[in-house]
Amino acid sequence: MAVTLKQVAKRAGVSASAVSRTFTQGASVSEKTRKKVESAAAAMGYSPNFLARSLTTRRTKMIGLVSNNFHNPIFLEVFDLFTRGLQECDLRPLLVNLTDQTDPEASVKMLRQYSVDGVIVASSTLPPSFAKAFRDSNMPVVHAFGRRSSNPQVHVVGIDNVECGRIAGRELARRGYRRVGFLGGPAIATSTRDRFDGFIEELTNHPKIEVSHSFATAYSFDAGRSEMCRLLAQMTPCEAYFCGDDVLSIGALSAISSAGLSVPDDIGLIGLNDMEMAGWENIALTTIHQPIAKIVGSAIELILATLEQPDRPPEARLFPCHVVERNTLRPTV
Amino acid sequence: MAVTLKQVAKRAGVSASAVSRTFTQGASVSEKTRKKVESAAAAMGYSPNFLARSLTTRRTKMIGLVSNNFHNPIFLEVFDLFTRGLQECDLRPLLVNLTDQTDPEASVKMLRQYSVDGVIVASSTLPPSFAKAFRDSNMPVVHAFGRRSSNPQVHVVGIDNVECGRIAGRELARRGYRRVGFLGGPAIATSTRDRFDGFIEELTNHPKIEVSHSFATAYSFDAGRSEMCRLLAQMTPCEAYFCGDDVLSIGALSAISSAGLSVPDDIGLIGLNDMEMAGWENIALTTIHQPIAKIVGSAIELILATLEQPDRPPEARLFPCHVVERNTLRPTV
DNA sequence: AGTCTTTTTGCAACCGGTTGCAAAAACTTT
DNA sequence: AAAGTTTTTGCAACCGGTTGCAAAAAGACT
Repeated sequence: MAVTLKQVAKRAGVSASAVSRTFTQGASVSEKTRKKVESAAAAMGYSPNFLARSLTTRRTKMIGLVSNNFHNPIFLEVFDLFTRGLQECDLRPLLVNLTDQTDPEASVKMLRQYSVDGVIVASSTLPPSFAKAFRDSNMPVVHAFGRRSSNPQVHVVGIDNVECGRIAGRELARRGYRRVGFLGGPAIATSTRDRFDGFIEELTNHPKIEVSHSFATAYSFDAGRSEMCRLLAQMTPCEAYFCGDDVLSIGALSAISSAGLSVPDDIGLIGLNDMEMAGWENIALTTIHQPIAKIVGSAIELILATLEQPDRPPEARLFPCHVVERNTLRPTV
Repeated sequence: MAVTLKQVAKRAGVSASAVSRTFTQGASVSEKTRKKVESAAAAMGYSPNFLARSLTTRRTKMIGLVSNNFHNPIFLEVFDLFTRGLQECDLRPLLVNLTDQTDPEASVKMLRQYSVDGVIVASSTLPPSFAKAFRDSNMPVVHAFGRRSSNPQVHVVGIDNVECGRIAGRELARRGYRRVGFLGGPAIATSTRDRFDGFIEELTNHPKIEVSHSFATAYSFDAGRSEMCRLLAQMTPCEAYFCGDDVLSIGALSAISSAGLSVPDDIGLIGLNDMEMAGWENIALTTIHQPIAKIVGSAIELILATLEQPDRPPEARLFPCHVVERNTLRPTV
């Protein structure tokens, strides 16, 4: 159906190699034959078949983009940044949605069968072992929003979740809250655990502060809302909560206002991410900013570098985060 | 690097064809050789290279998923549904983010070079001509969330935007509003125009009602917010607005409450989409429900059918929408 | 014009598979 | 056991390209 190299060669009156070389960067073709080939190709609407080419070049310029976060609005931004960034580098994302039903092993096999040049795992909930499975299959891999491990096996780009926990703890302490809570995402998620650990650690420096914790079932509005409803129904809710993610905070916010309470007068909230919505005037969430664009940019940079140099030793790049003050924590005392 | 068919053949002591046939549905291999091949393959960790295979079968099982809506949260849900749905049909989405910078023609060429089996255009703002460019390159294509055309050239799945405009107009009239406005998305978007047309058409049946209109620069929170700010600064804002999309409504909501006005007491709002967020308690937007899952499911069904039967005549599938009442319109008088 | 370099070119093998075809092997039947 | 039928198998060509290599062409220099 499509025009092939041979047809162009015939029409241009040259060999197949000549045509191939015309479309290959830095190959040796005289100006004269290049012209002949180009006009023939243009006339016939020819462009080389990337997949056939990949067979010999061993480069498909496809990158597997694997994620299981299709319910957190921040990931729309993440996908936007990844797809744009990859396109700019002349790479194409083959998107894999890792649901609970899909077998992680199958996705490794699948991406190998499609000969992707590399894999980006974009997830804050998957364990480091998942990314490693790609590495074991000899594919360059970067785990974006992943956890830094003590002996790193794969590239990790993200934030220091433990430090974020500390920042949150410090912020609540600074504002004089005496009874604080951690409202985390799924308890199995690595990011949840780390944020929790940092939060607790920081607050051991403030023995007067009473700390409690609980976990939502997912990183989603509904999960945050229902968990906060549960907490409010208890005897003594905390004075302030650190929510493991903005989307949980917003759910919690909704629960609080439904209960007739007000933020920050009755209850304080601090989130994590600084998603677009956190800045909306009717939400105005005080939160810890996570530099999404930097993380994505750095992940792409790293995958690119690893394509060039496959044996590059695994690297962890963690970006600093900071508090963005809006209206959900009471002023410093 | 990876194990090839030939290596397996050698180890199993059979011809290459035997190996190939073992991995091909419905090919003729005896139970005995199949066993031999399978154990050799398992031992070596072999699985066939899809791209090499595609060269002869002319099927890559890749589908181009093209969109330019990476800022409307509803599209996260759309991508979730598309990726899951395609995966279930053993298809893989090659994601293309069509930004203002990228040349639409280039994306057609690119997807052709990657020999995708078909293309799904998921966009409410792209013109029908865009989808047609794929058709002209002989690829099966479905335009999801697209506009039905008088002489259809490609499959279209979505909603009847004109009818949605009418529904909105009818709803506002029914509630006794006398001065109503249309706050649309980008004026060039086909969906905006259609919703506008239906709205106006319906309200000509109610000559007493005064109608005005304006357009936001994008389908985004910020655009909705700033447009509503502008409207509120005018002499006489309307009593109620039909916003061309929920995300605009939520932006407008924020502008209204910042101005110290209340919804629905001072100003009424009705949106379109019924995105997850519209149901959040602190938003509770009255809106027109768009059946996303049905649209996506139907789009996949249609692309699948067209893969089987490439000359299938173009079809338009439009799903009915209905009002979901929450708290942003005053009660019926 | 003749020789030496450098550039350009086509041949042929290869990338990793699939598939039509005819021969070989395995069953049936008489 | 021979003949007929069906199933299984390997050969070889092909899918649409790339690339090492040696020969041909072009250019540089006496």
